[in-house]
Amino acid sequence: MKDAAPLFAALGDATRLGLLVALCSSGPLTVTRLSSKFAVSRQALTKHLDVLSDAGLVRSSRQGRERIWELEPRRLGDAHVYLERLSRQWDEALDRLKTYLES
Amino acid sequence: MKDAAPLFAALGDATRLGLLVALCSSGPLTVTRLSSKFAVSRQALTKHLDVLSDAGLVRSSRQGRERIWELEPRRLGDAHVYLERLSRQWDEALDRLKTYLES
DNA sequence: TTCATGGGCAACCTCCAGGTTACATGTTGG
DNA sequence: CCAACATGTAACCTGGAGGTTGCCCATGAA
Repeated sequence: MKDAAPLFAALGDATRLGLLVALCSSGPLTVTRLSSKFAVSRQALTKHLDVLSDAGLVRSSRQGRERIWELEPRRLGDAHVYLERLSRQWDEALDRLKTYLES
Repeated sequence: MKDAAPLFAALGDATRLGLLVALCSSGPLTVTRLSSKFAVSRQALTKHLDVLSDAGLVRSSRQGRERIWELEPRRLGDAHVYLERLSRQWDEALDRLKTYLES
């Protein structure tokens, strides 16, 4: 469960969420292409993409002199599992609270 | 959607996740009680609880000389909505990718 | 070959998260 | 009233996140 923290941390930045959304809507893109949609520099975006990559949310591959960034499908399932587990735990806590209040 | 970033950021710390889990399993607790389960100081935990509180994930109330911390149920739903929305967006991206690969 | 372009690399800056220690405040029980 | 205990407050430290600029390297096109 502790593995979830870096994943959430990667999601906990507006710019990185924006990158994910951009890759969702526009498909695989180049850093330079992406940087035209954001206010920060290309290098800053590269750092953010590295963070997302370390979290396994994104993947990159070289094609000629370009580097293509895309969403990492397999990791998305893992993230979903974490999210489901956490919310289920919360639901159980709510159930316990409800039971407690009704007793 | 940009509102989701602070929420994920609040979740993006192992200690804070631990606090949430502890409050899930043990119910409402005092900072001092909680601090017996963690390696860090009481003041550090207070800061983490403040972060969780700012994110709306946790709520506190004074009872005499003690302050009781508990999960905030209403905000949990909001978090779930964000998570669902994000994963749905991802699923749609996967569908588009799948469609693209099959075409 | 040459040059324009995409990207990596490195140095640097600033700010704040996360942690500590020390001390002040408030409340409860005897 | 006073001692003990839970908490609030403040000052401080350190590392790293997030950003910038400048420069170098590789590659593709003319």
